[in-house]
Amino acid sequence: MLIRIDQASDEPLYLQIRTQVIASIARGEIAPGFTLPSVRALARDLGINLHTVNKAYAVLRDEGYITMRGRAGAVVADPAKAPLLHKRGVATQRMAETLHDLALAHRARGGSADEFLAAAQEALTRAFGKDR
Amino acid sequence: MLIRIDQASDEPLYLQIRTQVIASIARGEIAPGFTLPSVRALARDLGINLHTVNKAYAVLRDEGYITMRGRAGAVVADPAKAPLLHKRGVATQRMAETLHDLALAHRARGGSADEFLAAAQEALTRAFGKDR
DNA sequence: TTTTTGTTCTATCTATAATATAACAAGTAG
DNA sequence: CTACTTGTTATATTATAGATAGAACAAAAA
Repeated sequence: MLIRIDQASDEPLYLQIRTQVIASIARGEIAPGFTLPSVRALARDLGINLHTVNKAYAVLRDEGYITMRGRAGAVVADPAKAPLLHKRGVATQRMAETLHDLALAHRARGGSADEFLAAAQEALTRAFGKDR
Repeated sequence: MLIRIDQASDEPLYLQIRTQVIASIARGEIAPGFTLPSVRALARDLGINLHTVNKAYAVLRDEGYITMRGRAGAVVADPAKAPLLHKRGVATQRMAETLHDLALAHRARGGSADEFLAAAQEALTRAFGKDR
């Protein structure tokens, strides 16, 4: 699992880590049951503090993407075993809100509905691959 | 134009104002040429500081949603007259990135491509109305 | 037993957000 | 011209979030 952070970015480091871990799960680079690097190891590799990585892991845990197993470390969670948290959870609800805000902003810019749908489909293709 | 803010929200006040002004433009409640309330008047109505509203207006100006005309105040910009800023601008590019991140997170949660597309279409319908 | 794990605690520093007071140039209404 | 309102800028203060730092803990595994 490759994680790169940008110190100059205005996005907080722990959110950058969170986003990239989610992306790795989505792409299948790390499957359910896979053990993530320890907070200390990842912090050392990235050249940042232990607590910054720990915060990223805590957020991922609260959002249901990973589970903590003490000494065993952090492992990728199985979405099928936490359907309540994911299907009808806060994440799905926030996704709907974000999509709505994006559509409104696009329309305020003079954009059309078709353009927005095309942008969504392109993002979808990039995220899910050429298949479906 | 009705604007409501939530002091308890974790979202900054100036971003809440920004989002709601954009939403009002998108819904057609305020059309190009419409004069927004002055920063002092809106700050008084919302019970917040002058500078907080001023920051929201400055962001909206930088993003091309409104234009400043000195004494005349802040007026809603015409998207047709600033196509470079909107069509191929930073906003459109950030929208694509956000859509991509949303799609990746949805897939990491075990969601399907069809589900994401359906969510995007629902957000689109809510933003553009039953028409299109 | 020893080591490694996530977690918690306290502390410090920086940047952002919000407030407050004041002042400015510019345009407009009277 | 005069007086007022506009956005804008400057400075200052307070509060919160982000990041770092050092230390320590219980739990689990080698």
